[in-house]
Amino acid sequence: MAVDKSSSTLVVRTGDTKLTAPPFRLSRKNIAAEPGVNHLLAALPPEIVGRIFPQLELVAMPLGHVLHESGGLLQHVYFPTTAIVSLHYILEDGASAEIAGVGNEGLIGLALIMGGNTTPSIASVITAGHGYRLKANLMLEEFNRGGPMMQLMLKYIQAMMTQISQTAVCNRRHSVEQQLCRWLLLTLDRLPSNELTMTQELIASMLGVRREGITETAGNLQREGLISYRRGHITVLNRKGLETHTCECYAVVKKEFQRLLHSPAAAPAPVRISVTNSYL
Amino acid sequence: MAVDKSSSTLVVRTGDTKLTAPPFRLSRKNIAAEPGVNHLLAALPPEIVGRIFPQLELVAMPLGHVLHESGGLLQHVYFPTTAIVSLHYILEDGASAEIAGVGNEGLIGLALIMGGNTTPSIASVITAGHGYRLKANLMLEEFNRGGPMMQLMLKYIQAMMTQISQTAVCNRRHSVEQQLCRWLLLTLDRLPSNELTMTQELIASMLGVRREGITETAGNLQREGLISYRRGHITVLNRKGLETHTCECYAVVKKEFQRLLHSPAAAPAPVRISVTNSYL
DNA sequence: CTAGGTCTGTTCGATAACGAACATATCTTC
DNA sequence: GAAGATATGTTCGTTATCGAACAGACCTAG
Repeated sequence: MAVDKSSSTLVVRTGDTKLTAPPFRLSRKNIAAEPGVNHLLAALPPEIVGRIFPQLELVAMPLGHVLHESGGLLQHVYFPTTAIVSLHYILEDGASAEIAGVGNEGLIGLALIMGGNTTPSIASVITAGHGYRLKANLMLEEFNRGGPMMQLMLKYIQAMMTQISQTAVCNRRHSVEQQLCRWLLLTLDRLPSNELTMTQELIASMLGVRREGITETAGNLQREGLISYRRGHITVLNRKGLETHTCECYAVVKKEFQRLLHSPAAAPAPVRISVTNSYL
Repeated sequence: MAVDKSSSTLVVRTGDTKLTAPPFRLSRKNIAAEPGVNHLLAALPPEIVGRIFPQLELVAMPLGHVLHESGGLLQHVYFPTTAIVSLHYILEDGASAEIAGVGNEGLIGLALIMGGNTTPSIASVITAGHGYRLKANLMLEEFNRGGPMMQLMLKYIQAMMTQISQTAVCNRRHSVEQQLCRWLLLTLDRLPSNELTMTQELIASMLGVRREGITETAGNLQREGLISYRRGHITVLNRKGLETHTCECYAVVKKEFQRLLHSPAAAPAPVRISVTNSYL
């Protein structure tokens, strides 16, 4: 994998005022610095927002940055706003296989909450961007209050279990093309535009297949007019088309996230960010 | 899959006294009725044992019995003692793929705790036996106390996430032989003897591969003297040998369960069952 | 604007697993 | 203990994916 892993996390701490009373006119420019772009943060009730938001740290999440090593202890949890992170496992032979992805719909660091503090898998940034992080002890403290934060986290954990389960199912039964389409759609849903900044090499590495397989499949999809790409960039031209090429796994995951985290019961009295969020 | 799904759950309610003060001399005959054979129940402190054990219902878990349908609401959680349950997903084309297995080390019904109340996957019995069940509301009540039950469940959830993750990884990268060995070992660890009662057909269905593939692989393993089998029964003759034939996935799962659920910190002041439990 | 590095395109034979078809063996039930 | 049902054995052609090797295209740093 040709991802740069040497870069370190750039900390960009923003003023507390801005964080607790975020501006509601969002331009593309400051989406990254808007906590509410992260769906979990957006779903928290005012009470928790008051306690937690002042403690959030805006951090740059550069491509390849490793948030969590296999077996490493978690110091923070991360709420991506514009970055996308992959949870994957590195095999003894050096190959890798993705377990799940995390973008602005979720958070990295569940093992902290669950008490294990670490996992055998790795979390690394596959689309550069930003996110907020929260110190481990603060997150744990809030979780252990047993209120809405706990309820929200438990539902998110279940949603993640479904995503991982479907990864397992998809890996077992579906073709590279179906899996690529699923992956593109899931990733697209985490981005504000229809363009992924991503090499075929990286995608192959995430899916745990050969790069040639991705080149060939992506070529087919391009020929069919569903996507277009150039070195390191993939633009989705026909979303519906991709959906017909993928397997049921995409919809299963999507529906469960919707059901668990976006139904009225899931987030009582949330801080609603009044931005048309096309990438929900 | 040729598993009988018509049989219904046989409820065998035992006296409260026996449950709260279990006999410590275990013969093979009454293992099934001993709550402490389930590791999670065994790890609960006396305080919770007092509240929960009188509410436990001993139930027969016949082969093929479905504990939870895709999308069905959970009425109980199940703690297997001698039964083994498979969590799997049925695809649109009717094929199936296992997500994880649950035996006396765990429980079925996490979606209840996490608040989703259901999952897209199915839970069905693949090795007949017994287990204890607890009404949904009682489990939830105990969990929401926020004490040791919650801590234990959170750790078990993390352990399950690791198991599911490794299923995904294994499905992606490893051969049928490696996967079969992993599966046999994981299943063996849930049983008191070295014999699995299980057809190749069922194993194939769980692994999501062809039955012929299992026949061929099992034949090889038998020729090498690692296992011996007859119609519907597989005996493991050389456990170490199987371990050398499997992939790293088995050890990863095993170690995480050990770390999360059997380290001293994981279960403070547990009710220890003084039985040499060769199968953990 | 050139050079080196990194991506992408393409080919080829190898191989693991598939799907279908059918033979044989083993259990169970009456 | 015979019949029917179910499990296992075996074969064969098919296919998706792999692994290796290399050519060409594209970016970006100097």
